[in-house]
Amino acid sequence: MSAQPRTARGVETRSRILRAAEDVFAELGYTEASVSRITDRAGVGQGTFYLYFDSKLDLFNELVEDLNRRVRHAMAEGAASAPDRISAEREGFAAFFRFTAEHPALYRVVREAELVSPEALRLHYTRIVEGYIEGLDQAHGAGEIGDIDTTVAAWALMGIGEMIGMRWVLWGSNGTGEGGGDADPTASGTSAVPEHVLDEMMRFIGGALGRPAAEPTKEEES
Amino acid sequence: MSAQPRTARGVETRSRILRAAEDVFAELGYTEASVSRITDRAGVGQGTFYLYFDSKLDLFNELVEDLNRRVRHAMAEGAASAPDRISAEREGFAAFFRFTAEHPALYRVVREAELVSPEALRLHYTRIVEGYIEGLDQAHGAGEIGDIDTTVAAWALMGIGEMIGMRWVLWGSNGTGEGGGDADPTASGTSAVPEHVLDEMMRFIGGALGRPAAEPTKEEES
Amino acid sequence: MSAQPRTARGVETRSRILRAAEDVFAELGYTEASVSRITDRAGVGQGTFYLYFDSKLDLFNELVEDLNRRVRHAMAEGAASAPDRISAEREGFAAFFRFTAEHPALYRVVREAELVSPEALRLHYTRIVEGYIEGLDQAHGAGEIGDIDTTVAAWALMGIGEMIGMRWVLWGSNGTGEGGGDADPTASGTSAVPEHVLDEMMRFIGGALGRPAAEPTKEEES
Amino acid sequence: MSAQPRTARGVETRSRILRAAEDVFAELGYTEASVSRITDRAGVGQGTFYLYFDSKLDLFNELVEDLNRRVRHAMAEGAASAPDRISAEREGFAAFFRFTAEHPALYRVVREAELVSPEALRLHYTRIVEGYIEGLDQAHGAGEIGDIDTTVAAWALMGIGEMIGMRWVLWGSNGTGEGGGDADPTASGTSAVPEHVLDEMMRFIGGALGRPAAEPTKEEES
DNA sequence: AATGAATGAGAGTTCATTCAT
DNA sequence: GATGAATGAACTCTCATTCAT
Repeated sequence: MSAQPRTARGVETRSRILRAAEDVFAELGYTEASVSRITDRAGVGQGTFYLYFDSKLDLFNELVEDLNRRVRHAMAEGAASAPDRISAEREGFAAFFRFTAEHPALYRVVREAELVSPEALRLHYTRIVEGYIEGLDQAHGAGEIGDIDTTVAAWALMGIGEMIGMRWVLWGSNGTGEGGGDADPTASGTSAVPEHVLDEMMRFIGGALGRPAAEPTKEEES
Repeated sequence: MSAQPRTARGVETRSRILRAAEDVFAELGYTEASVSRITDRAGVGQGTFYLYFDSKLDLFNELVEDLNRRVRHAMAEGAASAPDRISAEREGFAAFFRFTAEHPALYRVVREAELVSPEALRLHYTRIVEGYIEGLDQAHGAGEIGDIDTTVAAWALMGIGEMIGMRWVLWGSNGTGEGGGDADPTASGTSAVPEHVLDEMMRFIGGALGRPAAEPTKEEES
Repeated sequence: MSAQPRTARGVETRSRILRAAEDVFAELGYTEASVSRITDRAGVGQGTFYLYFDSKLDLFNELVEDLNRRVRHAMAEGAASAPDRISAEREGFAAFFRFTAEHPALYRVVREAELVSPEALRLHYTRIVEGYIEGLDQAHGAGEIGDIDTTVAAWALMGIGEMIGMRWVLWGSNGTGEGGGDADPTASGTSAVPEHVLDEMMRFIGGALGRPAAEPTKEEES
Repeated sequence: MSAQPRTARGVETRSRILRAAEDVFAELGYTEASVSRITDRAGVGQGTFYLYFDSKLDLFNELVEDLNRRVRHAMAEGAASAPDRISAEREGFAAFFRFTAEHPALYRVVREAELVSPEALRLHYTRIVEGYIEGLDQAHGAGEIGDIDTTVAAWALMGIGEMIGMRWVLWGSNGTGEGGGDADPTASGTSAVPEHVLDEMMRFIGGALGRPAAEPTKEEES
């Protein structure tokens, strides 16, 4: 029933709907976000929606896929220029937090996906984790990190990022969820979480991943 | 409008509704779970619901509170007899995973809370994290762990538990969400995640928390 | 989802909806008859409809069944006091035409059933035909009619009744479908079709069913 | 708004739409058959439809007219070579049943016409009946049939044909509507209803129409 | 001639909640 | 204490039709 647009006008209309949907889903979540609210925001008729999407769920899945692609792109870009794995991890997280701050939809939409489209949720997390695993395997091969199970570690990293992101990005620095007048959290080059939180988080992760040769918390200490 | 029951019969009716609600919310999520489905499952009339709860949301909040109380109780009990912090952490997580396996509602309900009742969600996580912080602070005071920011670490632990729980408890060992014929995951004394995952996860956490002197749980000791 | 009413008030409401539905279906047909129009006419809220019927189709099927029961009852009653099969046939048809005149829904609803609920349609015709067959078999056994295939004859009678009814009852005496100011067609004891049409129709049928003793078409002929 | 095509290409397009419409109406009925489904099946754009038809109803009326023309042509052709009225009747019915078997649209579309376009329905039946009347009048003049009211008889014949056709052609030999693996019902020269049903039906009609002297079609003749 | 884009009205259906009994 | 009846707003989705290209 739905179809790809075949004219430039159609392409424009379809993307207007997608952009409106991202906003509305982020604000209201899947259930509360009605098709009519989306089309209102997009400035198109209600019937137009069904020209390009089979259903509200169809649009939702597409949106999750899209966000996933974009957040992974942002993370990869952030990590690209890092000299070693630990820096790469740090820059990847910083990029993730910035993306979250700019696109709160990521959180809202993905978390609700659990109920709406479990498969979409699984794909989202799995794809990100696969990126972590790859990076960790390389780092391990290069002797940058300890002898760990990279799969378990990758899921742990995923969880850390999600929870720290919820606590300090979504809820704001004071943890009340009421925003907090932070300095612009989206400024590129900085992180959307307070610097010291990122520092501590990376210290936590650094310890977790282990150091290959001389482990400073151990023998060298004292 | 709602009221506490005044008779034994009322107490029974109210708790029948609560138990039914846990099942129905876990199965369908907040939005899809209709009041009539809950009262049907509870075996009471639709009007009876409003004798004990102001609204569907009221019931939801109460349910989240209740689950939070129970999961913290289970974790505390699991950790109670541990000789040191790292063991306590391990037993706490194991208890958390068992609780999750037995009450999938914890995941479903809590994750949806983000959209339905953000305050309930914040309270839920914050309370668990406070328990972590307390434990970490004590451990730090006792010289069991390194010199870390216990708040950041606590949120990281929260995230690790949530994500590992989703991946290995909810989705099953194969990560497909289709169950996998695992041995009874609720058997007390064991964990609901594969033993080696729990091992690796604790190694990860052990490294993260840092060890001031030597690591007492492994072979290098003595 | 739908349920039988459990109180007197519910019984009354449900039957109000049924009566309204018969009117509205007769006027507009299945497709044009919206649930909201039915509930408006019944003077109940739209949601009330779904307390007693699963769907519009559910109601439709129930209505066809009900009409079928009533028309067969009317026909049987009409034919009951007839001295022989041919008179019984005549009185049965007369009753059928009166019923049609009083309940145009019979026609409208049943003819649309072909598309909406084919099974309902089949049941409707089959049940009426079964009554014909039974009567014809008895008449044959009693030597009142000729040696015919009663099944084929019964379906033929069904068709004759339906078509004559459409032409002279529904469309009126002038066949324009615009009514015709006929004398009250529902007066009991009379037929809803002009007397001479009924006469001719019965002469047609009488010839068709054959005469038992001196049957001119076969052996006894010259 | 609609117009007759002015080019060969237009003629082809218009007839593509008509053929598609016959299929779709036959399958789904008037209401369920959407214009877009018809244009999809025809392989033309949605807007093209309105180049040749004013509205969906306009197309429907045209289709009924067309089917009516074709079925009457088929019946007249079937009856053309018959030596007497009764044979003509038989061959006409046989042709009617074959047409019905080949074009189920006749039934579906015409029966729904009652609600969609009553005038179209009336015209359809009336035209066929006029053919019957003409034939019966001639036969009566020729002394082939008894002294009957040919108008009433014609409507009765119409009803018989319709009902026998529904029962044995549309529903199949077993009357379940599920088809029944009959031998090809469209083979010309045979009837689409079982031979014995046609025989019995004609015996019924033969008796109904009355024979002035002796029955010329059977073995006692000559 | 042909068509894809666009639309708003309206469809059937669900549901949290109120109320009389 | 308990409950069935009732409701109207809101939902997702369909469709005949118009129009610019």
